[in-house]
Amino acid sequence: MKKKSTRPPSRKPRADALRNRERILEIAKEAFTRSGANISLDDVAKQAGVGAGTLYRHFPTRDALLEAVYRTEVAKLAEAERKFAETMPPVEALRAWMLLFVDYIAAKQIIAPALNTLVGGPSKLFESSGAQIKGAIHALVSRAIKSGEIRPDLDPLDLLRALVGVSNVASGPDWAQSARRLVQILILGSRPAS
Amino acid sequence: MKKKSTRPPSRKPRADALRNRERILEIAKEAFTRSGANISLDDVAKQAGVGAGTLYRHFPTRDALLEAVYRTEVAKLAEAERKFAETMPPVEALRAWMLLFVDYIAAKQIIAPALNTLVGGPSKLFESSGAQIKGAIHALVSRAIKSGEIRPDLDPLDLLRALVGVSNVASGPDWAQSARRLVQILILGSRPAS
DNA sequence: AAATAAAACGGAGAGTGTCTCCGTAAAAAT
DNA sequence: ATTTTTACGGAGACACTCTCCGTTTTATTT
Repeated sequence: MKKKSTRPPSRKPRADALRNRERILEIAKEAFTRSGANISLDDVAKQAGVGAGTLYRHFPTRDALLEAVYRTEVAKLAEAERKFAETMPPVEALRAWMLLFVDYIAAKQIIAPALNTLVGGPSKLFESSGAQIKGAIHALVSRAIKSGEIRPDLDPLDLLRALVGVSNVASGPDWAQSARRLVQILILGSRPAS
Repeated sequence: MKKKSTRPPSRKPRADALRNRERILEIAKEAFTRSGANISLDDVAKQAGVGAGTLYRHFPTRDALLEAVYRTEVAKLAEAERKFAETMPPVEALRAWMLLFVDYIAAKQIIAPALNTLVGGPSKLFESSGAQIKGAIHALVSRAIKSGEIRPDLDPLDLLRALVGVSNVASGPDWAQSARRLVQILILGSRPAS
């Protein structure tokens, strides 16, 4: 038997399909970053040189496209978690990651609305990305709890929620400052009762 | 001279105009609360029994309508601030108001996106409402600072930003719990350095 | 109580975005 | 080379936004 283990023979995926998919992602990322999440998808399709049908076949909903676009960004966040955890003391790692998170999200206004459904809503979108992010902050918080510098009953998701909030609002002139201050407040507020 | 002091005579406002305005607000509030901020405005007009033109004449943009709808809610928040400040110790007043805020906003998913532009964006919408809210939290924080239970360099707007975040995310099954925990964290994190 | 003027109405319709359907074209398998 | 499977793409049905302007209603004047 020469075919791979995975069930039915299933032929080789078409080359143009893959090309189109990549091209759409590329254009979409650019457009999202430039003009926010409400751009016209038909426009994106046009710019990518494909028909609307093609776009919608690859990404049935706007959210699906958003998630696909930001999958790599999410991956980077997850990776940063590992690096910080290795090279910094627990609380500092947590702080650094939180700041990075805000930075990342704020830099691209885009994701915020979508992120809401991630941390909160019953929506099943962002399943995998969500898991990665949740995993990262969970790990960081766990470590900080073990070190005794964070209250043991802290729910990591609470922090995440607050961060999403900060990011959502990240636009005013001093958002960077504000974000820094808020992260500080959150960390201080998460220490064990004195 | 029989005319009022305010400049040009200006005739009495038309009765139907006022009636329509009220009716639109009523329907819009209901619709927003039921289905979020993205409902069709033409539908609202239809339900209110007026033409689209009428709706848009009264409220040129979606945001204008949103603000008008929630002006009263905002007023209630401002009022609550006064009551809490009179009847509770500083920090408790602050906590109570923060929880009320989350509650209010979360109960109507609606405002959240609009609120973002309030706390953050350069948008000039929500001018008056924004001022009221900012005034309220400013007063509460000031009092708590004077009492020595809150760090003097705390920016009230930072708290507000975090609250908006929490509200944005308020949807999961345990949002009420989460909100409570977060408010607690924020307050703890805002105490003077030990 | 008309007549007049001002203000508001309302809905048709132009412009734009979403998303589907299906005849056509391209790629893989044979 | 032929067949079969997969994907393409854009026309078009539907929805929403917002404006324009002829008509109607209301307030004022006589």
